[in-house]
Amino acid sequence: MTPDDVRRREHRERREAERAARHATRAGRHSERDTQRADRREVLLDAAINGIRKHGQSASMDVLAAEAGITKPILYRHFGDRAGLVDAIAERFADALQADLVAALGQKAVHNRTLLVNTIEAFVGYIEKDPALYRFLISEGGTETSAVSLTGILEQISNNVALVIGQQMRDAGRDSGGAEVIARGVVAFVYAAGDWWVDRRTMPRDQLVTYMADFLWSGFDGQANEGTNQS
Amino acid sequence: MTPDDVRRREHRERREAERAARHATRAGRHSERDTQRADRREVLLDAAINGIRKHGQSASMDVLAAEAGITKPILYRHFGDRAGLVDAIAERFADALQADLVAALGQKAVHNRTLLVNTIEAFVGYIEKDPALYRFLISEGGTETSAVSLTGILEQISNNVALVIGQQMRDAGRDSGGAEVIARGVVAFVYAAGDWWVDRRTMPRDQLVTYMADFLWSGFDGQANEGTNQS
DNA sequence: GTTGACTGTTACTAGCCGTAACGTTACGGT
DNA sequence: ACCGTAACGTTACGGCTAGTAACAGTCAAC
Repeated sequence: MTPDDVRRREHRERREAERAARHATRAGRHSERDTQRADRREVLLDAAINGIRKHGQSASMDVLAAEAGITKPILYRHFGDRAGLVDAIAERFADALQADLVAALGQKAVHNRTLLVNTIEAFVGYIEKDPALYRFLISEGGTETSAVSLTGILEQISNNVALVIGQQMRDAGRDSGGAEVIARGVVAFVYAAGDWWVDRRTMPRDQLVTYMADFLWSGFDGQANEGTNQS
Repeated sequence: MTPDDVRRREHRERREAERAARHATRAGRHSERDTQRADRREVLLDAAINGIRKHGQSASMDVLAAEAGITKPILYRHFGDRAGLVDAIAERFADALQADLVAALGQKAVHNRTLLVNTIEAFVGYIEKDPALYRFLISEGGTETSAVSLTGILEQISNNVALVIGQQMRDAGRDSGGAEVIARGVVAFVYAAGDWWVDRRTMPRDQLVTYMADFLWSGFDGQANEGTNQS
């Protein structure tokens, strides 16, 4: 967001680009070194994630490095930046989440409403599976605008939802100009409700999902089941 | 959230309590000193708010103090803490917002749907009026659990919304157990959509509000206007 | 075997929150 | 009129965090 953040990001990206270029000269098949490095990166990533689970969302880079049995500068060499580390974690999170999402959305034959339920279910499932990590990505995602940050993921999901909603609006012969805004709202709805729920667990997950789907499908009007008022 | 934050908060509150006690001994009417101090506090608050508007949500305490033409320690004497300053700002914000909200909700005779529109309108209006301040309160509110922090305000609003929704659900003979979750979701919906809109302004505010109210009132099902599918 | 890149270290800078220690001004009770 | 005290205000510092030298060992690649 701020010019400062942009400068940092560019710095990190330039460094990573330099490393890539260095290897590109010896292009073709990747040497043993590359795979070693990649492996190491994964190990450090695992350790960092564990560190966050253990020490909470405000875990310092020192702590995260110590969790891997190493010191800060190595972490920086691998991820360039705290934001870089966040990106890497977010990427992993996103890959898994999106795999689940396309699985949920892959069933073509089912009813639209079931589709909605499955999508919500997948998302909430991911919040539930690793709340600490999820919160970390949320809290750290504020400054980031990268495509792989959690905010970026939510952005992508929002765009997809916007497409669906827009289509549905057009099919119904209505103005679809609000689709984007609505999509953001819906995603935020699910995210916030899930966030709240995961801290209290006042009901089983299935029921949470049902409540949300019921509401999103029917709205206030449907809840009041007297569907004939207009402004 | 973290034990550390709690300790800090308690420390600040103790200090403020001490000051209050000191004055309580000489109780009764407040001396000139008190009003002077209160006035000064307001001035510093104004300056801090201006500083945030000018330097963005990550403005440092130094900057905020400089904005008032003073140095950090005075700011700390008045607000104890960064969180204390945030609280003070949030309190002001909340007072004004709640004034607008009760004004919007005060009209008893109107239709429920109009009530919804007015509430959303009031909220979005507040985001629009001072986006920088709004973002500051959001970004800073994460650690705070105070009753006057923005998250606290949203919490209160959510509780009120939950009451309304719960009533509406019971009136319709439905299970009202989801009211709380739904309320959080609805508030997040409005907040997120407003947040997104204020950065792009792709439509006039009235239209944004209409879109949101339409959706929240009718839901997906209403948008598709074929109201007879169930899970 | 030499080179170069990677692993790893310690020790530093810079910026932030928050505080201690100190001087100055002016209200308020006597 | 006068002292105590509580405010205003300063500079200088401690502690923590992100991020960065600068340096030493190790091991694949030619």
